[in-house]
Amino acid sequence: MKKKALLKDIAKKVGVSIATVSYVLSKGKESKVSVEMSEKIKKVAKELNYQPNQIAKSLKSGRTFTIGLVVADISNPFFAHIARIIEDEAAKLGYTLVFSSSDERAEKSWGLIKFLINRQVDGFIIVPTKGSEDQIKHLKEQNIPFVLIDRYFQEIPSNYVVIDNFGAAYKAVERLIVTGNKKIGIIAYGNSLVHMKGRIKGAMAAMENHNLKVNESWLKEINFSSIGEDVVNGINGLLLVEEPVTAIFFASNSLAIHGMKQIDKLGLKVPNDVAIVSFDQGEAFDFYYSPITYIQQPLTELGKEAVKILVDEISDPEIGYKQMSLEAKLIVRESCGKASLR
Amino acid sequence: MKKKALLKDIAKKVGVSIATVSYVLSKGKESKVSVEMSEKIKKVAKELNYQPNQIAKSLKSGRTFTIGLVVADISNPFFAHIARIIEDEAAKLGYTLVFSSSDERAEKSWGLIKFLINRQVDGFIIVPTKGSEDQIKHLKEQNIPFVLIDRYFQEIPSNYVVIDNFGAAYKAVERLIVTGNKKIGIIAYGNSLVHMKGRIKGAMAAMENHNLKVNESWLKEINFSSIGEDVVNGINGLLLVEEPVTAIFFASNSLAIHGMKQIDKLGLKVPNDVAIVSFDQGEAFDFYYSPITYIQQPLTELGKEAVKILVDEISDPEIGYKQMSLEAKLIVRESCGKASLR
DNA sequence: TTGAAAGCGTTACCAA
DNA sequence: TTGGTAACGCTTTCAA
Repeated sequence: MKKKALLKDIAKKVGVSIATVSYVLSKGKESKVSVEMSEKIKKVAKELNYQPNQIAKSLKSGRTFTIGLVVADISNPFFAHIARIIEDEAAKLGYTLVFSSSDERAEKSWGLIKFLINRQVDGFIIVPTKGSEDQIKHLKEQNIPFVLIDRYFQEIPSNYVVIDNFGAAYKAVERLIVTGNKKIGIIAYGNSLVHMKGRIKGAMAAMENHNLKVNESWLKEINFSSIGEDVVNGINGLLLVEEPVTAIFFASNSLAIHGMKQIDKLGLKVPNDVAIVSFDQGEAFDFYYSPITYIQQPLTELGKEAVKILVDEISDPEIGYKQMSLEAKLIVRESCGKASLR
Repeated sequence: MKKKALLKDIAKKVGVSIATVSYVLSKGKESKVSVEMSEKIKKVAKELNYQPNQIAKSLKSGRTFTIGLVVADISNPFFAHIARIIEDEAAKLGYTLVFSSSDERAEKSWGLIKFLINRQVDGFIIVPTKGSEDQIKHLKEQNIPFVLIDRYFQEIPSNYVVIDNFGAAYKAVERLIVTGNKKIGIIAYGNSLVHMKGRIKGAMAAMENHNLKVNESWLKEINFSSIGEDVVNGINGLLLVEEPVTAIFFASNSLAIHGMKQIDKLGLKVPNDVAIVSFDQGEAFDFYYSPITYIQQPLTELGKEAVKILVDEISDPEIGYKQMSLEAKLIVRESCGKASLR
């Protein structure tokens, strides 16, 4: 095994001091080292296949060029997609990503964040879970740069990049109304996070503004940890009752997937028995016999902006918070039924 | 902003040396520091919210407790799923994951690996791309522990965890034969990686052993970078010809997704016009009007074993290579047609 | 039982 | 233009 080459080794071989080698290799043209010396050093560095030890650099500089990414679950296509965009964007700026999945659990998220702080990440991009307010406050107190994505806490000023969930849900449900539905169920996660609240409020606002009855029992709130059961019960509660709904708005991809399976199981047909609109993309949406109408989030923009804001703050801690709310698009397909012209 | 607490700060506050504090905090019970002293130090450490600087520890110890994960594309559900399993497993053992996507490009993979080596990762878990043999050899020369997953290089002894691709593909195609298909097309990536070769060979072996004609032109090799076009052409070349095939074996999830879209576009029906079997799971497979029969890879086992082998080698560099080939399961559903009893 | 000091691989200040 | 050396925060050997 060839031992790893150090500055010391190069210095010895060339016959100069470590400092000189460091100058040449880290400053490039800027250094005041003579050209011949520079060339010689670079040549030897290449010969020995010198690779600087980033850990040592980091200890010295206090910067690791590492970003901690905390998402709910990297295996969820929505987050995997975002992760990929963030990865590419971060790489362009010389940053590496360390990632972890919080499973929407505050304790787990807290453990991960502490862990990554010890690892001296330069900043975080976080999909905050319910109940993680203290963690976010802690980051602020410690002056560790971070950007929240997908959700944020209204009462905690911070950087964030989210989408206009209210507006998107409004559009989605309005579509269901235009196609003639008067009784519309909502299946959403039952947590108190703004993004979900926004979607629920947007959906309800659409109904109210179109003078539809808003029945409390048509809102089914699902627990992330028991999604399977809960959605089945929710769907049954909406469709297998005295006065069933004629359409359902799913507030997320995974909710829709579970919901569609149950609708299939009940032998109901989309969109005639029940119309559907969902949030987020999904491979399955394209292949469903009645392609699903959905809200398409601008993930690329979201990821890019998040990285940009984070890196800007890392470079200039005094820069001040930035908030962005991006518009989402409604992709209309068959599952919501046809608009009736009356 | 509270400044970060260091060992020095604790030492000063308690009135002892840095060394003593280090003993107490890192050795726990093992240290020979008196109980009262220990208590006092721990108390102050908590007060000051001391968090050890892992970078400094790493520089000293030469270990970062970080694993570099290089996959083809983290946004691909197959890899995202594996990443999640590896993340959990690594976390249990105290390791963090740094990940990057190679896009199946050797140059990119090389850049990532060098980058991560500089970052002093303790080891790698890699999905090697075509043409990355030199990179793997380099890791061996540098004695950097690594485990290849999904694929490996036959001519380079190393750790790896893969599945029995030959056997899995054999089973898959045999199924198509049992359901009465005599002309079977193969859509696979056209690279020289063992996993793809294994799948193609397995598929062909099944045909040969059942005395079916194996037509060269029924094997369509797809370029990863032009998958969209290539699959369309491939499907057309199999189905819109003089003597069309009656069934298609897709060697990966993404190939199947593209293929299904084209089959739909041609107005053909699965499984009557064309039967389908694919590799890998996919949400879309469940929702296709004719649920797709597929090969289910044991991802959990694969991820867990990979981490285990890697961490074992990190702990004991002399341990020797380990190779694992796991069995995959064929999940039979409608897309392959019904077995005809003749 | 406690502490001084060397050292991990770099960088950068200050001198030469 | 070049080099000695302190410093980054921690661990660990050796001595007290």
